[in-house]
Formats: sequence, structure tokens, C-alpha cells
Amino acid sequence: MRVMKHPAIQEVSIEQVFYALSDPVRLEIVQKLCITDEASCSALDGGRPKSSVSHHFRVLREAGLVWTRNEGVTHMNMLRRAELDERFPGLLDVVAAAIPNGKGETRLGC
Amino acid sequence: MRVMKHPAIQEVSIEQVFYALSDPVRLEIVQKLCITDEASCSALDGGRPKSSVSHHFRVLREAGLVWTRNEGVTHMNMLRRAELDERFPGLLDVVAAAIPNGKGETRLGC
DNA sequence: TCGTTAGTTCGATTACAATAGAACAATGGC
DNA sequence: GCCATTGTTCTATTGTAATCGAACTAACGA
Repeated sequence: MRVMKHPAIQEVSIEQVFYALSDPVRLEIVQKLCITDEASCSALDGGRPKSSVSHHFRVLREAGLVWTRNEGVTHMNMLRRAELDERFPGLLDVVAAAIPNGKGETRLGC
Repeated sequence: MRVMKHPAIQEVSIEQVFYALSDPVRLEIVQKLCITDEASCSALDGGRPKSSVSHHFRVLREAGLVWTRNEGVTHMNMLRRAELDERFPGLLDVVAAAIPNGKGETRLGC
């Protein structure tokens, strides 16, 4: 639990990112992080089992989308926004614009 | 072979689109279509078996990414660019910007 | 009408991914 | 030190998707 693997943003492929975002659970997590900026795993689990949620966070981390840091016993997650905006400009805007039923149309929301 | 199913663009979900783009073969096809505007299936098969390529085109069609029309015995494929730009603004720009080793950085390339 | 071409559909195989329970690990509080 | 909390890792199951050969279909030309 000590060290968390986070790939360098240049090592991340766009296929990987698309794949990570193609799962409804993970897309929901990312979209929530677009709004909340930072959140614990349990705050984003949507009532799902811990092991499933942990799996999805791993995929998101390995795709370079999410950064996780230890804060005591909880893990705080945030989007790697600046890096992603530089590596894949506009991508997070697309994700944010697709947030259902919220103010998704505001490009600056993410 | 007569009628081709193409979903209305509003019925397409962003998850579906991300999923379609997460496969290397399909991403390559879409990126080629970003440049060539229109092409037959065989021109984009990359030497793969016909059945595999046909499968991938079906996924792309059902995700709303590609429009296929019959032209004699061949099928011509093109991106549904205008519709996609309206439904998911910026998405095709991200895809085009990720074109390897070409002039991918030009936002207007797609 | 017969063959050719281009692509689809079918069927089987194989590989990978989602799910979730159980055991484990790390931190913090008592 | 002991226990609760939070999340990870392990393992198994299940479902879904990629691949490809083979049969099929539609359009075209000789």
C-alpha cells in the first residue's frame, strides 16, 4: 500500500485512455472528479464492493487519468488535469461536456 | 447487404464512442479516415482478414463514428464528422491530434 | 448466366475484463 | 499492543469481445 504506481504521462496511450473511459463506472468516477477535484475512493464507490472499485481505480491510474495519494488511512484521488490537458488537449473537456444532466456544457467545468 | 444500420447521433453514448476508439485497429481506421475523408473497407484493412475488418466497421458504425454507403460492389466509409463535432465537440480533434508521426498536432487536420 | 469481387454473417475458439468474496496490509485511535 | 477503518491483492466465476475460416449475398462484367 506504500507506493502507488503512476505512469509518466508521455507513456500513456490514447487507446488506453479511451479504454479506461469506456466503462460506465469509470467514466462516472472521472466525471465526478471533474467536479469535485479530489475525493476518496469510498466517496466515489456508488455502493459497489471495495474490490471492484479498487480495480477500476487501478485502471484509471494506469491509464494516467487519476493520481492517488495516501492521506492517513484513506486514498485521495484527483484528475491529472494539467498533464492530460497538455498531452491530450480537449479530452477532459469532452468528458466534462458529457456529464449527464448537470452543467456539462460549460467547457470550463473540468 | 442492402440496408446499413446507422444510429441517430443523439442515440450514441460517449461510452460507446470511447469503447469503439479503444481498439488499436479501429482507432487506426478512424485516424486514416481523418485524413482521407472517404475510403473502402479493403483500403483500410491493413492486411487483416475480411471478417475481422467487417466486425470492426460494424462496431464503428454502431458507435456512430462511421457512415457507410454502397457504391457498386464496394462500401465507402466516411467519418460522421459534422454530426460528431456537434454532439461531442472536440472529440475528433483529440483523435486527429493523436495520429502517430504525421502532422497530428494541427487541430484542423480532422 | 456464370464467374469475380467486396463485404457480411455464422460459428467456434481464445483471450481478456468485470464482478465480488476473502484474506491481507497500512494507518490511526484507544 | 489491539482493534477499526480504508483500500489492495488474490482467486474464482462469469460474461463479453477479438479473431478468423467458411459459407453466404449483392453488384458488376463478360
